[in-house]
Amino acid sequence: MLQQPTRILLIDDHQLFNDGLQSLLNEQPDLTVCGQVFQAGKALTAIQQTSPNLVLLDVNIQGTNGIDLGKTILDNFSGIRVLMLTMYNHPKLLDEARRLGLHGYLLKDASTTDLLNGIRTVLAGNTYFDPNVTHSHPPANDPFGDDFARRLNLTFREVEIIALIREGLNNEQIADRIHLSIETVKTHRKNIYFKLGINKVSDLVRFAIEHGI
Amino acid sequence: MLQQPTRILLIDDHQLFNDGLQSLLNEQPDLTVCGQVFQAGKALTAIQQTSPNLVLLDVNIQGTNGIDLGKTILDNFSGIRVLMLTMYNHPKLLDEARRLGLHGYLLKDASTTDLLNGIRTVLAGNTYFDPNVTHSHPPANDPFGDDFARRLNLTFREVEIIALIREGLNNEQIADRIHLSIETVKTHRKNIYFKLGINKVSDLVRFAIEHGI
DNA sequence: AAAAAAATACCCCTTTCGGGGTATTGCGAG
DNA sequence: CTCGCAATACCCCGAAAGGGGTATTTTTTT
Repeated sequence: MLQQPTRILLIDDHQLFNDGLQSLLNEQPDLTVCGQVFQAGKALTAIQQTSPNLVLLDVNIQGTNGIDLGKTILDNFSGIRVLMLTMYNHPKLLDEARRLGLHGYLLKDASTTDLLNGIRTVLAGNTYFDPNVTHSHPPANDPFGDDFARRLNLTFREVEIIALIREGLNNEQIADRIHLSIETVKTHRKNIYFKLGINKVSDLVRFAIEHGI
Repeated sequence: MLQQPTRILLIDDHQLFNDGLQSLLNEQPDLTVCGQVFQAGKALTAIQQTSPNLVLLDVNIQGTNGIDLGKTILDNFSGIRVLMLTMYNHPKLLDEARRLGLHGYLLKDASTTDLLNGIRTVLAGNTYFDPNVTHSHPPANDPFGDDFARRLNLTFREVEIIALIREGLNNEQIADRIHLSIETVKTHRKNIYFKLGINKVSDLVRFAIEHGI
C-alpha cells in the first residue's frame, strides 16, 4: 500500500534558508513540504489550512519567540509534531523547548544527515534534541535544587530591563528611567544573566534581538 | 547548436543557504551548479576540478575573508568570473571588492530576480555591484574637518574585530584569536567606537547585527 | 621618494560590570 | 496562614571596559 508522504510546514522568516530546506526535503520521497510561513501571526491559520504532520519552527521568528509559538501549536493542535530549528546554540533554549513538551531542537548548521535524522526521529514519535548543543551546565553540581525551574522564566521586570539593556542603557540610566536603585537594576541583571546562562552584555543584546525583546 | 550550461561553483560555509541557491539556479536551464565548497582551503582545488565559469563567493567564509580569497582566485585562474555574495550591506566591502577587480557584489537578501540578474550580468562580461548597498558619503555638514570622513570607513581589521565582539568575545579572547596584543585590540576598539560614534558594547552589537557583520 | 593610512603596541586612569553575598516587603496560591 | 516568588536594595571586590594619550612599523597611495 502506498503511503502518503509526511506533510511538513516550515515556519521561518528567512526566505532563502527555507528554500534550502525545502529543496532538501523534497529530495526525500517520504517527506513533502506543505507550506511555508514567514510570520508568526500566520502560523496557526496555515496549520489549519495545510494540516501538517510536522512543524519545523525557527526559534527566532519576529514578533513572538518560536518556543512560545511552538507551545501554542501543541496546545491547539493535537497530533502535530513540533521541531524547533535554530541557529542559536543555546542550552537554555533547548531545555525550555524540552520543558514545554516540544518534540525536538535542531541546529541549523547541523549536517543534512543530522537534520533528516532529527526530523525522522521526531516523526517516529520520539524526541530529538541536538546533541551538539553544548550543555555547559550538566544538571548535577546544583547547590540548590530548583535552578532549573527558574531558568528562562523571565519576569516582567526582567524583560523590561532586557529591553533597556538592549537599547544600550547602562545600569545607572536604567535605574533613572524606571525609578529604581542602581543596586536593584544590578540584581535584576544578575538574575537575567543567571536565567539565560550568559554572562555579558553582548550575549544579552544578541539574545534580545534574536527574540524580539 | 546546443550550448553547454554555464557552470557555477558555490563557496559558502552556510550549507543550507547554498542549497537554497542551488535549487534556485537549477531552475534556470542555462545555469548549472558544478559544485559546492564549504571551506576556504578547499576552494582552489575545487576550482581546478570543476572548472567553473563563475564562482559565487561568500564574504564571510571562515578562515580567510572572502574578498581575499576572491582575489586569489582571480590571480590564479584567468577567465573565471567572481561574484561576491554576502549579507554584509557594507559599502566599504563593496568598494574593496571592486578595487581588487572582483566582478560583482550581491546581497544575500536581494530578490531572486536581482540575484539572477546580477549573475547573468557578470557572466556577460560586465560587472554588477548591488545598487542597494547604501553608499553613505555625505561629505557636507562636517563641523570639524575629517571627523566625518573617518566615520564608517571601517578597515578590514576593524570589521573583523566587530564580528568577534559581536560574537561575545572580550578583548583578551580577541587578542588570542587573531594573535594580537590586547592593547592593539583595545586600540582598534577605540577607533571603531569613534568611527561609529558609539561608546559601548551594546551599541556595537546592535550595529553589527543590523549591518550583518 | 614622500605622504597617508592601516596595523601594531604601550601607558595611565576612571568608570562600569560581573559575581558573591544578604535582607526586606508585599502579594498570591495552596 | 504560611510558603514561595517577585521586586526591591545594599555591601564588597576583582575584572573589564572606556577614554586619554603616544609611538613604531607596514602597506598603500600619490
